Amino acid sequence: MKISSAESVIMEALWRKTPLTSEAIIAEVGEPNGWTEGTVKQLISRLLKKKAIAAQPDGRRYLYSPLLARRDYVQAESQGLLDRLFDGRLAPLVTQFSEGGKLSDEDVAELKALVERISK
Amino acid sequence: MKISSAESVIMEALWRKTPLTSEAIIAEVGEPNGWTEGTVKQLISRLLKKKAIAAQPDGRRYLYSPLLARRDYVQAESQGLLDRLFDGRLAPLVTQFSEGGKLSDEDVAELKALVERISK
DNA sequence: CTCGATCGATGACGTTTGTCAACAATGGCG
DNA sequence: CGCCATTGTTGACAAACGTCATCGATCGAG
Repeated sequence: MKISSAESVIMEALWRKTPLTSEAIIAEVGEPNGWTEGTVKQLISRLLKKKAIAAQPDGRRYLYSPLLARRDYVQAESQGLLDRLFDGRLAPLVTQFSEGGKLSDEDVAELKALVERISK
Repeated sequence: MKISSAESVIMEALWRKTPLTSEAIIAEVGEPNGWTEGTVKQLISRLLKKKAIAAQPDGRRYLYSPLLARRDYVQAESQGLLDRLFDGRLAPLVTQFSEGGKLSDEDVAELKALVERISK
């Protein structure tokens, strides 16, 4: 099942720290996003329905944990973008940022080191 | 205005070849996506409303052209993904693909050459 | 035991998206 | 000149999304 943009904010909170109660999630993402308690609860419910997170009983409340690994999510999202926009190739994406002047010197240095290491 | 996933297929067709009549667009994207003529027409209308494309009269029909440059679209989408998932940094994205075993030798070679050139 | 606070479940509602079909205008063919 | 085909405009409708409030169960305090 597909995870929506608002839902992914909840996922990110759970990936940062797991498990969390709904109260903690609300505290974590409510304020920054201007969401009421009801909104966050609804997002949690939808994530449960989508089997993206699990709820384990803890007294009278639940502790929520991700069922979907962040790595897998990120991998799928990235691959999707690459396929849709760059014909599945990574180099053109890097070129895009480079030409857009979006690469800091540090970015370039990091990339350089990274590529060196990979190609060893 | 945001361009939806289905709409972007129309955009891609127009970026490939511009301008196109609706008939040509339908021929281009209808079949591969299993869309009827009505569906494609609706997508064209919405893109017009979103000012993502323009229509110039040509006899009794229109010729459609993108108003949004592919480069800008791709840049925005890529930046968005990077910000959302990689804290705005490019190197971690490359790492992600590398660790996922998603990089072919050719990819690595390309990247290497690219980084060399950029860092000169 | 009773009452109030808390928590999850659910209903609600407007907007966007995906998908089509129906209709109206219009131009060309016979 | 009248009819048909083509093209754009609109209406439709279900599903997903963003957002929020209400309701019912339940647990703990008094």
